[in-house]
Amino acid sequence: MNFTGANAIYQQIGNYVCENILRGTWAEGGKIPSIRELAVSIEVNPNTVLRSYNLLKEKDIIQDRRGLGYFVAGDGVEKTRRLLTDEFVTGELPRVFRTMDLLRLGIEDLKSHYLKYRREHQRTERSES
Amino acid sequence: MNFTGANAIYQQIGNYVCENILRGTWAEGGKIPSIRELAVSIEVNPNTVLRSYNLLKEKDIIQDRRGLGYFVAGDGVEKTRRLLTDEFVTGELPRVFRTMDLLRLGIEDLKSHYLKYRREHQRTERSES
DNA sequence: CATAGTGTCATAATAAACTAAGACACTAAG
DNA sequence: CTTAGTGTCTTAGTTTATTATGACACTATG
Repeated sequence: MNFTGANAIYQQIGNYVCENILRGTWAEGGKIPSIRELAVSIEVNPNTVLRSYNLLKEKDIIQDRRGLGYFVAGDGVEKTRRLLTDEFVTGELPRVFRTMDLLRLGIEDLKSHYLKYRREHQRTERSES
Repeated sequence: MNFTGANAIYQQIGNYVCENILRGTWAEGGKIPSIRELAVSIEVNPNTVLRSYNLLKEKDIIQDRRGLGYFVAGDGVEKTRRLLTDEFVTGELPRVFRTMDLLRLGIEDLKSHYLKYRREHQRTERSES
């Protein structure tokens, strides 16, 4: 985990979990790291991880079974994809376009930066297609 | 001012100032609202505005004249444009592209959302071209 | 010189995020 | 039953951003 300092840690942990679900690293219905386990591995207080997990539990992305741990929901991938896509399209993209407007950048600039990024980064594999 | 709660207020004030400079609302070399004045108008503590102004002063975007107030630097527009463009291209865009990757969105999706945004929003006028 | 408007600084108080430490209840496995 | 690994909760302390006040120095204006 690389914490940015820009956002709250519990939110960044939430993103970390969502990424692992979307990438298929953590399978649907499968167990995810326990609160204490994750807290130790990313050097953070268990209470902070608990807060992140609670957030995702409310959104039905993960479920808890007392005494056992947390598990990815059966439809966790779809739930996560829907949620993040919605946040991205209605929240982040408009802000990006607004900044582009302010800086006088057009779709061509955006595209060239994207292509440059594509050249320099491998697309991650997905467990199932 | 619409504060997001996501970022710190003093950063949002900084963005607000940069926007007014880039849009030409506040001319190069011209006076900008005094600390107390801006603090009252956006209902924020003067110390918070001071912090924002200090940040922009360090970046040579604005200058202070004791007893008179703050003024946009002579090359304020260029300085601001360079700074924000750099932050956008090296900081924000890579994060956006990474999220797109995660959500399996391509350049076509990006373009269509951009065009939709363009249809719904007027590009702001600039004082000088 | 007096005044009003400016930037600057110092101190204290508040709120939110995070940390620290420990206690309790639940579950599976020996 | 005992144990180890879980989630949950409480209380207290720390850090950072922000607010609240007030004071001081500077500048233009009358």
